[in-house]
Amino acid sequence: MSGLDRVDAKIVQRMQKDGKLSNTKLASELALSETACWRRLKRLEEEGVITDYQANLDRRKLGFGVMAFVQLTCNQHDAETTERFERTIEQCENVMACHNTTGEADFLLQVVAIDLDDYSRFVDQVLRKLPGVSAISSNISLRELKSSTRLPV
Amino acid sequence: MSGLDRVDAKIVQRMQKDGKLSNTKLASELALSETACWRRLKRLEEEGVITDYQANLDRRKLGFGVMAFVQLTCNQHDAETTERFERTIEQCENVMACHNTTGEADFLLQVVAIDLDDYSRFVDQVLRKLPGVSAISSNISLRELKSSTRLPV
DNA sequence: CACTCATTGAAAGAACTCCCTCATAAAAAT
DNA sequence: ATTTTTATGAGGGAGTTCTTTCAATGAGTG
Repeated sequence: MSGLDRVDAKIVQRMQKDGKLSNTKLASELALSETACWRRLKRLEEEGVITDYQANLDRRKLGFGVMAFVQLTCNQHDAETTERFERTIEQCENVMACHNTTGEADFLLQVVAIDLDDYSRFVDQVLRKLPGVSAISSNISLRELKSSTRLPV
Repeated sequence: MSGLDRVDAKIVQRMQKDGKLSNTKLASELALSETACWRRLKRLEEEGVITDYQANLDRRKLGFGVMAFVQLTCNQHDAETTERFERTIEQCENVMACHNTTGEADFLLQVVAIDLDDYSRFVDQVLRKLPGVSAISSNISLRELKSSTRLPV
């Protein structure tokens, strides 16, 4: 960990678990003075170690019954095609994440949809129309054994 | 969306973007009274629509240079093997997410590691030793085109 | 030792937030 | 139309939090 000591690690660890934790409580948990804790926290935010705070939502309670991982293979790799591809992905709200990966396929997308109909429509109308895509392979999540966005600090 | 009106949607949308937003500010942004806003927020939390709050961290700044998606195929599906499998996954901090999926493989894991050495060690010492695993296919992220944990409310 | 540099701790006022109470208004139901 | 239910607004007190200032401690260096 680049330049982070034990105390910093505990701070980010703690804030990852409870983003609403006040500096006051955080300080007392770490047996640190309010001031020292506050400055560390601010530094971690300024340095970008802590990027932001967010509320986590229950996707099912919001009506997103489907979560899928899609592997895309491309056959065109020129600049323009790539750029159009990336722009579409960026704008598409259903796409939560998109990674350029090693392996058979070129991209792996994490996608949410209301239901299978909605998902199917998304694949047909968005993914199949993406420029340069030659293969699409869907892996729909049947069950989330584990799902967190917390790094093992 | 099950029982959420337009205002609720805006609340979760807003809190997803900024988990530290105070009720006071949220209310004034939505042109709502503090009281009404507060009660809605509490309700959303109680109903579990908002599950929790967290600080998001920059994985690279914490030294996690590798993020990979691993597909596992299993050949044993009896209760005991499954349970041991799930327990291991649950405890393993490197594994950020694990989904039982449709498609060729049975599981898709999202894994972080310090570097490729660390990742390789993880695959050999943890994944290969998992009970009933017959195939492992790694897809390492070369680039994150998009990475969010925000639902398109 | 004297010096710097970095980090910490205590204190305190201003600012802000939470959360409750009471009253009002709109909507739904009987 | 009357009652019941549900959501809203205004106000305000109690409590908490932020953020600054000033002093102290300790580590490392010449």
